[in-house]
Amino acid sequence: MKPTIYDVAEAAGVSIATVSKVINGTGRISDKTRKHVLDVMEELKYKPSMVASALTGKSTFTIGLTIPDLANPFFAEIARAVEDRGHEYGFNVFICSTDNDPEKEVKYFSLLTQKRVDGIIIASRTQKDQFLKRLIQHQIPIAMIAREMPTLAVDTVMVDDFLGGYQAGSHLIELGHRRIAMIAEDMSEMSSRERVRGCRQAMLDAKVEPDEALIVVGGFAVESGKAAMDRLLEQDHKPTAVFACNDVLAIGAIQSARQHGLQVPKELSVIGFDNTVLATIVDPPLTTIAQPIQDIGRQVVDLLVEEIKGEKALKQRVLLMPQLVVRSSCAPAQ
Amino acid sequence: MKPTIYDVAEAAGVSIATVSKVINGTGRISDKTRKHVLDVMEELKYKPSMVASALTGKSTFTIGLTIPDLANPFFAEIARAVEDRGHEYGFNVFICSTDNDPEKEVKYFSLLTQKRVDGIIIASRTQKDQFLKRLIQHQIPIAMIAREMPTLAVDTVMVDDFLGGYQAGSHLIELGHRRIAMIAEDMSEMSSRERVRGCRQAMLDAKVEPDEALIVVGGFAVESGKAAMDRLLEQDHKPTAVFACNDVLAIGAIQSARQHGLQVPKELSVIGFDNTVLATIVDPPLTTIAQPIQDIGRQVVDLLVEEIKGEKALKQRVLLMPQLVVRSSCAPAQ
DNA sequence: GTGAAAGCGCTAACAG
DNA sequence: CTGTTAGCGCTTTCAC
Repeated sequence: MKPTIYDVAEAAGVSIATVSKVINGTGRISDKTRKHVLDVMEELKYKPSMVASALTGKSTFTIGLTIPDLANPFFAEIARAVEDRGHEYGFNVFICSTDNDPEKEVKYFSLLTQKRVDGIIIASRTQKDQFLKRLIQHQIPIAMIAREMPTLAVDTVMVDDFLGGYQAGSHLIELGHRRIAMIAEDMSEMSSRERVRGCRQAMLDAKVEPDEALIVVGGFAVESGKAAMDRLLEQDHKPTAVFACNDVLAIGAIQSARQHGLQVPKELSVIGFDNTVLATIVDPPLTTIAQPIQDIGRQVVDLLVEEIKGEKALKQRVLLMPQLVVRSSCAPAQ
Repeated sequence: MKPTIYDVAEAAGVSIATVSKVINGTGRISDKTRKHVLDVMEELKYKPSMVASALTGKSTFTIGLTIPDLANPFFAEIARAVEDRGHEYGFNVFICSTDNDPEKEVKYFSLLTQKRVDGIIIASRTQKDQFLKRLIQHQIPIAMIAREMPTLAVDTVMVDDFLGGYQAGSHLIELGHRRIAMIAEDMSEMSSRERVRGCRQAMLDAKVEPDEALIVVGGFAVESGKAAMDRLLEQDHKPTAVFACNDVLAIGAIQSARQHGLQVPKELSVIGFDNTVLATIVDPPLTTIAQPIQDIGRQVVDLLVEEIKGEKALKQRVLLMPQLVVRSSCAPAQ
């Protein structure tokens, strides 16, 4: 059987209260007893049970992270960042892939609260405000990695999508492009709309007129990005550059271009968004707008931990800046 | 405050024992009281605390998974598979990225045991037998996703690396290749050696003599795969095909070939190992030996759960078969 | 400085 | 069928 606090108390010839105090550094204990108790703990290889201490009202040092899909590199990288930062604070993280299925999401939330996690980071996309509201009423600390402004007071970290789009557009324009296509993810999503809006604004600011026919919706899969690019390339007046709202779509666009006999970047410049590993893997290496994944992870965890510790009165909204990463998928317009 | 079993008991006008029984479906309760209690639970939105019930000796329904790095697509996919299967059994999983750093590994193991996880799945690589032994003595159920036979009795799932290498070699030979290069990960690792040995055996069986000069060590990064291929391509008598021991190395090889002005697959066939997302992303799409990631995840979880439930007397070793996935990175030898 | 004792929320005999 | 009661391993007053 695993040794308990009683075992070390007995072996050390003190009371369990004393042992508890040396474990937690609370109360006043003489250096002598402290050292002795520590020695005994070591000897018995005693590790306090966190479930028992959690029951006594302390925290579980556990947080939940809900994401759409861990197998998606973007979220895997987010998860890794959250894990690392959490670990620095002594937290373990339960990762929950919801596939954006509301049912799974509810089930996971229910499990997480039953396990008395200290807080939850929400990076999945389904969360209807309605549902979030219930969680908040449940008093459980929450922080979000969001793509749109929640209509609720929740700690949130977001990336400036408009700026990202603007950076992408500017870059293409500086390279001399005028006919710039855009592949959005899903126009019903604010975040995607913002990226497109940013790119378009960059064009307007440079006095180049966006062509509505060059703005299409692509979704989230390589295949759909490819299909979207196919449509773009079958038009009469082809674009010389395309801004894809995520790296996966950008990869689809490159594949499509290649199939149409177009060289990237010589005949078609492609710029993506996210800067996942994939961007470094494709050929040509993808110029893209980087999301500061490490920072996103750090910041949400920081927000959540402050919330957990109750050190914070007000909710915060952190807006992070995206950044252009130039690789080889964009070239000057011919 | 969150409602407790006492609140439910009181509101329902029964004892906590009765409530506990309806929660767990134990004992004999009249349908009438059961329904009534259930209603009250619903009304109070009561969810039993798993930490309390864990303290009472039942399990925590939590398992740990140690991997080298969650940001590595192969392990992210493994983690997702484990998560899904675990969830089917009602388990949540703590994911621990160790970076193959023994210190981190020890720290994570210590945390996991303090949190009283019901079991641990080890897919990280550092675990010295010495260390594993201690865990086993700790009585905590363990299952491994291994690359080599552990010298201990542990539930393990492995993939037949030799067969995988053989399949890769055979495929290349069937395409008419004779000068086949190999990029190993690390010759000190059994698994890598086995893949190379398998490929070589395929050659021997086909009466083609392997050229030792064409077998190099590449590591795990795209860059190192590229460097390895560079070396191969600077030889006098160049290979017409290369078997890379993982997809990342294969991608490096493709990049190198391209830089040397060689067309893949026309002038150089490349075959990888793992079949991660990356294989579908590269250009050309990578022909590779697929590891049955879903199955690996399912099987380890199954082994671990049996172990946890104590339904199993003997440890098991499950050997899964790899499978050739043909895409476009290999062509007939010219 | 140190210890006795009362819980935390739940389960599991054991009575009735 | 239902309730009483004794813990699970730890934290936390409150005495001494």
